[in-house]
Amino acid sequence: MRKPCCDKRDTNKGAWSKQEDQKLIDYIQKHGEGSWRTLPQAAGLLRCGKSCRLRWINYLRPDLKRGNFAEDEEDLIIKLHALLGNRWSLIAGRLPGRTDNEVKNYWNSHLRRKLLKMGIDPNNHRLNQNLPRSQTPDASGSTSSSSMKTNMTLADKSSRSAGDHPEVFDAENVSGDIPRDLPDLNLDLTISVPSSSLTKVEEEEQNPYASKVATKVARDIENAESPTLLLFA
DNA sequence: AACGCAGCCAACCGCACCAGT
DNA sequence: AACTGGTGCGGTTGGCTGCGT
Repeated sequence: MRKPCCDKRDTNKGAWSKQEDQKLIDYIQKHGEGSWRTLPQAAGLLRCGKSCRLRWINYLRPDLKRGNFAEDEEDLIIKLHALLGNRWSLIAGRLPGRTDNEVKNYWNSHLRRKLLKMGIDPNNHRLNQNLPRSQTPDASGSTSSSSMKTNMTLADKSSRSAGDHPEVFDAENVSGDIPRDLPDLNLDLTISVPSSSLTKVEEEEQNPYASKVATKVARDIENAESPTLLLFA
C-alpha cells in the first residue's frame, strides 16, 4: 500500500486563491517545474503536489490559450477522438495552448452533444440509427463545423479506456452498416507528427508540453498494432 | 424576487506507468 | 526481477452561473 502523495490533514483543498497562484507562479519561474511532491513546501503552499501540478498545467501555464474553441480546433478534436478515443492528453497535445482537462470538458459539454444531435454516436463516431437525426441543415454534415464528417472508427487497443471503443474494427462491417442515403461522411483522419524546422531540443525549449506529447503521439502511432489505423477515403 | 434546473469548468481522486535502485 | 517513489492520465464531483418559470 503506497502512502498518499501528501498529508491530507495539512493541505488546503478547493479553489485556489490569488495568493496561492502567485506563490506557485513565482516558485516555478524561479526554480522551474518538477519535483511536485516537494514543491508545495518549498513554495510555502499548503497544497498537495498533485494539486499544484494540476493548477499549473491547467490554469497558470503562460502558454495557455484561453477562451472559446475555434472551428478548426473542434474539427481536430473530433477527428482525434475518433482516432485515439478518450486519450485527452494526446488530443490536447495536438492543440497548442489547450489542456487535456479543457479538451475533455469541451468534449463532454459541447462536442458530445453536437455529435448526438447529428445522429453520430460520440463513443465510436459511427452513425447511430437509434438516435434521432435532426433534419436541420446542421445534421447533414454542412454544419458550422466544416468537416464534421465521419464514417470511421478506430480500435484503440492500447487505450486504458477501451470500453468506449470497439476492440476490433471491421472495415467491411462499417461499409455494410452505413446506409447509402446518408450524407457523405468522408473524414480525413490523416495525422502526422508536427513537423518543425527546429531541432528537438529547440522545440522542447520553446514548448516543452506540446513537444513532449507530440513525441508520445508519434510513439503510440508507431507502436500501434497493424491495422490500427484505418483511413477511409 | 425566489426557486429549480441544466450546463460549465476547476479541482479532486484513484489508478497506471515509468524510471531508478 | 521486484520494489518504490514520482508523475501523468482519465473519470468524476461539486460549486458557480445563467436561464426559465
